[in-house]
This record gives sequence, C-alpha cells and structure tokens, in this order.
Amino acid sequence: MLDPVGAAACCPPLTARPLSQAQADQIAPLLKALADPVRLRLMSLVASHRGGEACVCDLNDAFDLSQPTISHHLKVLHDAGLLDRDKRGVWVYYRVRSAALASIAAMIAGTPAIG
Amino acid sequence: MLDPVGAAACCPPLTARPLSQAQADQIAPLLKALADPVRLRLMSLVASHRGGEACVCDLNDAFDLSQPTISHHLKVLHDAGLLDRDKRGVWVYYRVRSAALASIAAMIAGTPAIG
DNA sequence: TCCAGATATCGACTATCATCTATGTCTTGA
DNA sequence: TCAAGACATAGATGATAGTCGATATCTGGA
Repeated sequence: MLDPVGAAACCPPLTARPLSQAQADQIAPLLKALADPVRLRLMSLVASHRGGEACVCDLNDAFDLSQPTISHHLKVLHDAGLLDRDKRGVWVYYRVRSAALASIAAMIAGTPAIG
Repeated sequence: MLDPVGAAACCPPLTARPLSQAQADQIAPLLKALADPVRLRLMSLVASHRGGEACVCDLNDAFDLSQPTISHHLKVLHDAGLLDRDKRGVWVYYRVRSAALASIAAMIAGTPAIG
C-alpha cells in the first residue's frame, strides 16, 4: 500500500531538475496504476458518482468484464493509494483520493495544485 | 505517433464526469508511456538539461543500461508524443513537449493548466 | 572512398499484467 | 443455523513490455 500524496510530494516537478532513481521508482507505480483504460474509467466513475463514492455493484455494471476483474483493478488502485475503501454492511464503497491525483498532476506539470 | 495534447485535451478532467471507453483508450497510452522509472528519469533529464534539450549521448551515461534500451525508451516517449526529436548531424536531440505534460496533468487533476 | 562513431532496429528471452473460471469469506435475513 | 448475495482471492493462460547482444543505418572526416 503506497502513499501517493507523499510519494508525489517527495519529488520535484518533472521539469525542475533530474529525478533520482529512487524518486522515479516511487512515482512510476502510481502512474502505472492509472495507466489502464479500465482503471481510468473506474477512477472517473467513482469520482463523478453521487456523493463522490460508488459501490462495487455500481461499477461492475459499467463494464463488460467479469466481477473478479473489476475487483482486481479496484485493488490495484486501492493499493496504489488512489482509492479509499469503506465497507458498509455487505457493500464496499470506493472514494477517490483527490489529494493523490493533485500530487501526481503537480509532479507531472509543475503546477502547485494542492488537492 | 500520438497527439497527447489533443488526446488529453479531448477529455474532461478525470473527476468531472465519467470517461467514455474511447476517451480512456486514448489517454491510457500516454500515462503508460510515462509510467516507467527509466522514462520518468529521461523526461526529467531532458527537461532540466541546458537549453531544454539533451542528446542521446548525454542520456546514455546517466543510466546503467545498454544503449539500445535507452533508445527504446526514447522511442516510446517520442511515439507517445511526449518528446520531440531533432537530428543535427550525428547527434539526436530530444526536447520535452511541455504542452503534452500540461494536458495530462490537467486531465488528471482538473487543473486548467495550459503549457 | 573508406572508416569510426552515434543512434536505431532486430530477434530472443524473461517477467509482468489483464483476464478468466472456480472458490473462499463475510454479512444479512429468515 | 442456514441460505443467498456481495465482494475478494487463487490459479491458470495468453498477451505485452523491458532488457540484452548483434547488426543495420547514417553522418562527418581523412
């Protein structure tokens, strides 16, 4: 389980000065977690869902993929620290960690955006 | 060869409304190109190099990797539209397309940053 | 015309990843 | 206590990606 806010915040903007190997090794997994069409759509669906959260049951229906596959992608995003997970009864709700997205964006473009 | 500025600009910010599958399919390759430690360091090295550009000879020395491997990563970044390529004599110079980075960052965080 | 150096391409190998089916775990309600 | 439903995990498989050594291509100078 990563801390994307810390990871991206650790590092200077990409264009400011050369990233060390350790810094690059810290950031690459975050981008890797985002760099998949299904996971991009999952992030987008969760973020724009009513209340800023969505349960897995809502998400499964949006894809032509098996339930375990969606579960896998959600785990990847959660392990990367990009989604928060909240189990309420039988249902599991996911919520986007916007601070994480802001940190990543700031690292990429140098924009001092704080989520 | 992609057009990352157009690709990322085509799409609403991740958190604004659900991405279509087509939009996600367009953006994922850009993030995938960035989502590698070596390529992150390459982008960073090129961007922060004197004059905003660097030749391959400068870059090869910064890594403990073979010359073909670096060449491969540069090709991935160039094909994704993240690096511009300029051959001058025997040397090839690469330059970061900062507008591309800005578009990606804006798409991730919703920041209306224009590079 | 030829050689040396800079960079790209090719082919192979290994590791990682996305996906599936089958199954396990947990919670609610009867 | 049991059954049903929501979600996660396990194991397998085909595709993709990072790396290398060998080789090709291009350019400038002798």
